[in-house]
Amino acid sequence: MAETRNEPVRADAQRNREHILRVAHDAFAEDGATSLNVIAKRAGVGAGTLYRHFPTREDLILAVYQNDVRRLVAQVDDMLAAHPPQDAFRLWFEKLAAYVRLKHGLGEALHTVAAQHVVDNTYAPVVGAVRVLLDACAADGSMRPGLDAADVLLLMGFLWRVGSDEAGRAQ
Amino acid sequence: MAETRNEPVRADAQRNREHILRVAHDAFAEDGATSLNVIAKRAGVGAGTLYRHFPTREDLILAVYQNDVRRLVAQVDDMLAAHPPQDAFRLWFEKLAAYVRLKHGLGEALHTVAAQHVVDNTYAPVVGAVRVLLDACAADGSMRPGLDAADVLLLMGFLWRVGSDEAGRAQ
DNA sequence: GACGGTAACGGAGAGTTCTCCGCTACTCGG
DNA sequence: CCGAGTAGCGGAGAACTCTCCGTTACCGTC
Repeated sequence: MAETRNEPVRADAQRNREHILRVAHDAFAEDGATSLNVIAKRAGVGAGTLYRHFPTREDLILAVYQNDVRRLVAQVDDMLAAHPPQDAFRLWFEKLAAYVRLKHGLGEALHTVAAQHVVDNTYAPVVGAVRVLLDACAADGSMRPGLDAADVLLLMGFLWRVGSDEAGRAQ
Repeated sequence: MAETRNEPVRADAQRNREHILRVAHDAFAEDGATSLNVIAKRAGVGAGTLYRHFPTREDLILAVYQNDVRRLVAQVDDMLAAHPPQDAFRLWFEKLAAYVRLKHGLGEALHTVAAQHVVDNTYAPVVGAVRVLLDACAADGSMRPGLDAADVLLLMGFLWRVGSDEAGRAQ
């Protein structure tokens, strides 16, 4: 499988890229229609720099999204290290839920072909993360084994749509 | 089946819409990146009018495309009325080929989710048109029956990509 | 045919996108 | 450490998008 991550060669470029991503994340959380010039200014870089890293608005939005998902997935291990499996599971899902809620703010832009592609690329890692959590719970006896990670995600998606009152009970 | 065409109530609105569509067709054929202001000006309407009819650039492009396909399909009957079936077949495919060549100029924009939807809606009529032509040829004995319209389109698509030298022979 | 209500128009202008190119500063070889 | 070469930066400004609202002219009614 080809490596999709091609880090910029120069350190400053790398730094800028990440900083823009962070700023854009916050800006979009506040207002999904924040202008790119404003984001560049807030990030303390010129418009040109922003556009070099992210040629279109959508590129930026998708990069933010991708980055967020990666961070989220990476947190699974930390969670498992710091808490008993079942707590880790609940805590992680709270984070995921919080993110999905936020994403709705900036998510109107996730309806293009390119976005679909990124979402597809992004789904597998999330399923993997859920599987790790489920396995840990199963090994620990706090949850019965044999649950499918994809099914759990599907179910969570459904519950979020229904409303959060009943989520606790189902758990 | 629901009627998708909802004509504007007022005559001037209707006229403007169609005129914009015609102008846009030409403008995009020349340069797929023509600005909407320029198109509005060329069409002799204000920018507001253009945006009322086609809220986004993509809406306009897709409307132009849809309109072209409709015109193309509508020509099948004329062709069959004016020429023997096999000539009609060839002539129509030349028109289709010419259009596909042109479309390549403005077609970079046909890669979004909405576009996919329109293209899907658009494909069936074209297949229908091909079927009418094939049936006419078969009835007339100039071509053996039993060819599937969708297959023919697929084949034509393939031939265009390969190059036009060999197209005649295959026919 | 002319009148009132309203759908639709026009186009100025505020705000945004995105490019271009002179300048800065990172990296690497010596 | 230093200096040459180049990747990457900044931001002014040209071009574009899109909205807003006063004006126009269509349509139905009498």
